[in-house]
Amino acid sequence: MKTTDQGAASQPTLRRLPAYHALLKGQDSGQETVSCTQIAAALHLDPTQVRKDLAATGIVGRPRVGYRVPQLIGAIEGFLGWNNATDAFLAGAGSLGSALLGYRGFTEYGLSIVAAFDTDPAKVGAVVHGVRVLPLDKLRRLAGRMSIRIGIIAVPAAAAQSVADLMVEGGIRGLWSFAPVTLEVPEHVIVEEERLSSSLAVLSGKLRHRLRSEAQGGRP
Amino acid sequence: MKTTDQGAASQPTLRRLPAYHALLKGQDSGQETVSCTQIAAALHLDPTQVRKDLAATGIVGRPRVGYRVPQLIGAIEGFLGWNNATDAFLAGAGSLGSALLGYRGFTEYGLSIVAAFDTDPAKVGAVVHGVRVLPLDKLRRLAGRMSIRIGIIAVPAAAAQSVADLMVEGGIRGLWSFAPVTLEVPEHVIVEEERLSSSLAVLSGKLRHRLRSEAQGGRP
DNA sequence: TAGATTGTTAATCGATTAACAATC
DNA sequence: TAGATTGTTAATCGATTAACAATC
Repeated sequence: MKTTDQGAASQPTLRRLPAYHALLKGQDSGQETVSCTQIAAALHLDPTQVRKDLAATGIVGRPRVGYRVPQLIGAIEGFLGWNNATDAFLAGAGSLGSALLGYRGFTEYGLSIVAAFDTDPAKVGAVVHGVRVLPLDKLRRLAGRMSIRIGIIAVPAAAAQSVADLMVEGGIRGLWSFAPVTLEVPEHVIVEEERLSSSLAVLSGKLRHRLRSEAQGGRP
Repeated sequence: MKTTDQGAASQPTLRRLPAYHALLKGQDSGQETVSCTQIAAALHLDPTQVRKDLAATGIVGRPRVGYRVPQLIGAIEGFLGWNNATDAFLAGAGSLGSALLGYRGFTEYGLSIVAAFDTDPAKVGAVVHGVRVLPLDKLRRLAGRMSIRIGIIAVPAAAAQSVADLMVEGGIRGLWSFAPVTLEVPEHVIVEEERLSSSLAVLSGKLRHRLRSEAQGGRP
């Protein structure tokens, strides 16, 4: 079978594709074509790596010319599923949850948060950035009825596992968690953990190492 | 030289250390010691990998027993620099910036946001979660005067590069950016980009692959 | 045509995982 | 002692990078 294999792109590739997309959308310099060399230079990457990543989307370029920009944007969006929105539920309408609701960019990434949930009676009933906040105990049934596939967890660490359970029971298959805990889910559910402390550890770890070696006056 | 090499831990190791820390802090089950096998099981990792990660912090365990929990927590905190707080500036007091200011957890990670900056006159002067919002044009001089090392960027994509420039001019050496753009900085500055679209791409990419292969009734 | 660029195969690199001796 | 666990060296795996023929 020789159809475009929408198979499994590696995780690093999936992480880089949005960066290519943002670059191409960002620079409306009227340029009609773009080469891997150009993309690589702008993003500080290896040209061969860019070429392989783009190949994963199924796009075909032309030697000597490169890729047609609009076609490339379309290929990335198609591959990532950003052209038809997926409905998602959000649990937790605190400051982080509200920030996520306020982030207009998600629709651009094919994600549409259609409802938010919270246990706090003071929050339930409110409309945050156009999305209604419902009581958490409605989540399970509503998810099932609306065939929701993606759930976003923005509740405190202590509540995260029970919220994840509710989502799984409601038939949700992908969890995007901002709570700093490791969630236990059945095998058929996919979890992506956004651990801010990890990013911070990378930054401060690198920074310390850098400052330390500078203090020693060398590049050991 | 045989002192504990606080050298360079790999990026994957730096990312996992906070997860170990959260696990150990979370389960005050009164357990005095813990083994790599236990940690690995709780976090779905390989025991050998955990052992190597922990070794990077300089801690020494005891065969047959494991590691003493309080000592291990201390070793991770020491290695990550979480025991003495680093002051940081935040640029952008919008919904995301406010959410970051509201996140009490940062102090636990050795990060103290001491001031926020914004261009919006309606925001300047306000106090958000105990932190004062100052005009952006004060950032550069204040950063220099206060010897700030870490800057957090939570402004719209279009403003991110110029904010990064200001921070670098003020002597900031590490940037933690939530803006979906690739920042250009001098070689001596370290950047950690938090790209939500990348995490979402990983989640939806895996989910699509999973649902697709289920639909075909197999595990191809 | 000459030369830049794609597509692809091979080599390298680094992280993960396996194997095993040392130790309590 | 027996056996679980650490610490470390070796093997494997996957991603990155290099090399190069094909092509416009």
